[in-house]
Amino acid sequence: MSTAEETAGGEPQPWGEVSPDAARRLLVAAVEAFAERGYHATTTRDIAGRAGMSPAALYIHYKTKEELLHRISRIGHEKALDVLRTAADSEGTPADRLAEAVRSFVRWHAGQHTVARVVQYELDALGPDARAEIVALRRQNDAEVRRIIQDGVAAGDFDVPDVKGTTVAVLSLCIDVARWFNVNGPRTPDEVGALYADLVLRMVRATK
Amino acid sequence: MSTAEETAGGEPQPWGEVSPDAARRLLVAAVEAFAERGYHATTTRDIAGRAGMSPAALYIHYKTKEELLHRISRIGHEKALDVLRTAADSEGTPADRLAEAVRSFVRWHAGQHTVARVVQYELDALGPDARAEIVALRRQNDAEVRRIIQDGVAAGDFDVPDVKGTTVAVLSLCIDVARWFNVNGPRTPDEVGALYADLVLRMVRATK
DNA sequence: GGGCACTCTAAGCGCTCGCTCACCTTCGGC
DNA sequence: GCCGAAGGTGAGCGAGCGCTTAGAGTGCCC
Repeated sequence: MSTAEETAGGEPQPWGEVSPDAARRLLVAAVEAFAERGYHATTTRDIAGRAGMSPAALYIHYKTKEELLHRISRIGHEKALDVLRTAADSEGTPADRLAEAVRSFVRWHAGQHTVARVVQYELDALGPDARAEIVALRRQNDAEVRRIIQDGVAAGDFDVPDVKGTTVAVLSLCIDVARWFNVNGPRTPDEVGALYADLVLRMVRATK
Repeated sequence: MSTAEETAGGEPQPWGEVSPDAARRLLVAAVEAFAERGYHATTTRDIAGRAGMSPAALYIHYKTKEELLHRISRIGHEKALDVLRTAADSEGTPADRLAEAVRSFVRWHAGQHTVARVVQYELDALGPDARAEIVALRRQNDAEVRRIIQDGVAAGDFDVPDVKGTTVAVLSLCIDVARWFNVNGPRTPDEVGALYADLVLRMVRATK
């Protein structure tokens, strides 16, 4: 975590680590465009245009259009993993930790739904090597959630017949928020996070 | 429902209503290609090639590439809606009906995950009119699930503080199956359906 | 058995894509 | 005040895209 790159509210702009400034503007523009139209429907001219630059400028900072997607995917996944790990490693009962994990993970997928959309749904546009790297990060997400659920089962706090399947379902529920969440909709990221945390505690039948 | 277009197992090929034969082959080819690579990354040459025809043949049966997507989306959504309605209208307690709805809806999204993928994730590639039509179908899905949950609450069988939010979550959980389900994975569509039905009954705290 | 509707192909048009290249500007170091 | 590095631009290349067109093969009706 770096300095003051997150605000309390919804839309941080967590690209503080990307420099120089022009490279960051291009990255932010690419996130917007990819989220709106999808990777393949986005042109390099569109990205450069949104960043206020000529089409050729993109290639000073990135080798290819795919490299942009790769960078976005890695940074995005690392942020999400960070959020999840913080919750998983926190103090409290397994139920507290699971609720906090779901709450913050969902909040991220709702508040940062543009990034999340790109990260979760444009994976197939990456080449084999880049995809393998991202898939590995994704498995770490899975491991964090499974760890919490296993802790709960071991402590006798949860009633979960199928830990692996339930882990997949919990993550699935959270990730799909990026697909349907709408900024102009009736719910804030915080509200969705609270609702989903409750639902997940029901799924594992948390008793304390 | 028409005659014998579904088998008991996993992969029906529910395109019996599409004719002539060449048009159906093109549609099936398009579903495969869109599911694998996405709409924008799929070329009309690829679709025609998979159907064993020349690139130009496509335009005898469909006006544009987008019309293919539109047709696939509508038929796919109608099938899914049909599955859901059958369960929602069945006999039994709200818990029975909800479990059956989730079980069959999930089974469809897993077994037909190529169609489901196209239907759920390529919506944005449609023009405004076609998209509006599909969105309307989607809202009917929502209404079916909400109806069951409301019935359960009214009967005192479910404990659900937020019916709208829970409805979204249940559908979200089911739909996301299309994203992660893998035919070569360890679970069959039936198994995932059973697991998810149980998880959803927990989410609504069904008491009978 | 001639005419016609239907289905399909080979060739290719016009366009836009990702990306490159030659050149221009700005700026810190000496 | 000159110089090289770094960051930018305008023009455009080669390729592949969605889609069209002219014409050939095939079967059905009269």
